[in-house]
Amino acid sequence: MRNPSAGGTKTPCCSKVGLKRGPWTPEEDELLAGYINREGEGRWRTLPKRAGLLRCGKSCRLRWMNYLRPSVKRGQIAPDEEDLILRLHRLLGNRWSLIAGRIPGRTDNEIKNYWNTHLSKKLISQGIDPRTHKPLNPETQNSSSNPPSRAPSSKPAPRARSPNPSPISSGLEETSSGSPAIPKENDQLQSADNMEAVYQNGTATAHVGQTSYLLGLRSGNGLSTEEEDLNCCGDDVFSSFLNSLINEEAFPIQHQLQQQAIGSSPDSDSLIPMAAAPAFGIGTGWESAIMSSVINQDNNSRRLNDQVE
DNA sequence: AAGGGCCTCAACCGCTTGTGC
DNA sequence: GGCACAAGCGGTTGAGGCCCT
Repeated sequence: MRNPSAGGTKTPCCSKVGLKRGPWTPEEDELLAGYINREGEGRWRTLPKRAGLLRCGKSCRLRWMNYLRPSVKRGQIAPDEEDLILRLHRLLGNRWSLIAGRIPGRTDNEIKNYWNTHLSKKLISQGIDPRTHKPLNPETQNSSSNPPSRAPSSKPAPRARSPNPSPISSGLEETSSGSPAIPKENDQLQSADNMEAVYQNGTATAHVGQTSYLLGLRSGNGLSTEEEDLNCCGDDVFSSFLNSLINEEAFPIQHQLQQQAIGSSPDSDSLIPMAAAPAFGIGTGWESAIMSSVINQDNNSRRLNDQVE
């Protein structure tokens, strides 16, 4: 763990002197869990004092969220969870909290760690760039598939922070700052000759050839009412949409060859016809619209959850 | 057995976002 | 609109354990 004395030039998250840092003791865990079980989460800044802990609120929140919360699932990541992480990461990039939100019992920190220590290496060994999910080109593949013993593979290279520091996948339109392009009002996202997504009046519509698909996306400012939320972009619709995206046929990099070999057939349940999936060229502006949908849905769900609580 | 290198993951930091005044 | 505060997020660090020689 971090050395409590290793402050360097950085200022600690809580400037108060005398607060404990470093690993949590079982006694501290008990105090924190007991307090939250009695009083509930929230008001983290004042929680340590009320709970009798010599920790900063941030530290308490992190400990609860990542370790003590009853819903946190401990133990090995199952193969199906790993597969889901891979798919979601391809879709969302380093949006760890969004990814964690779709994997019950797993925390963003856990998924982030698992990605950095296991999955990124695994992809590299398979010749796939973990940042873009694209095949590594031969030159880099030679050097990356046998990464030097440690640092570059286990730890991502430091880089400047940006509001949306996602490495997002193959060919996704990015802003000049490196952020994925989130669709704006009246944006038209053209990804292939017969594919187009139009973002208008807070709603995204996909046109695949002659067919249109209402995606029910809404602008980042969200919804006026819960009803509107549920009607326009209900969880069922969203889940079905997201599931169709997570569906393996929508991932040409990992599955296109396989699909070409066995022949893909249209899937009427999917919002994206399977035959059209490769034409999407996942990683176009299309994916931005998808991501925007995921983010909005996540925010909306959280808001609804808050209201319920 | 000893020591060095590597790996894992809990915890921290700084920044962004949301909210209330 | 501007400010302050709280909460959330992603990147990074480093202690401790494991593995290899």
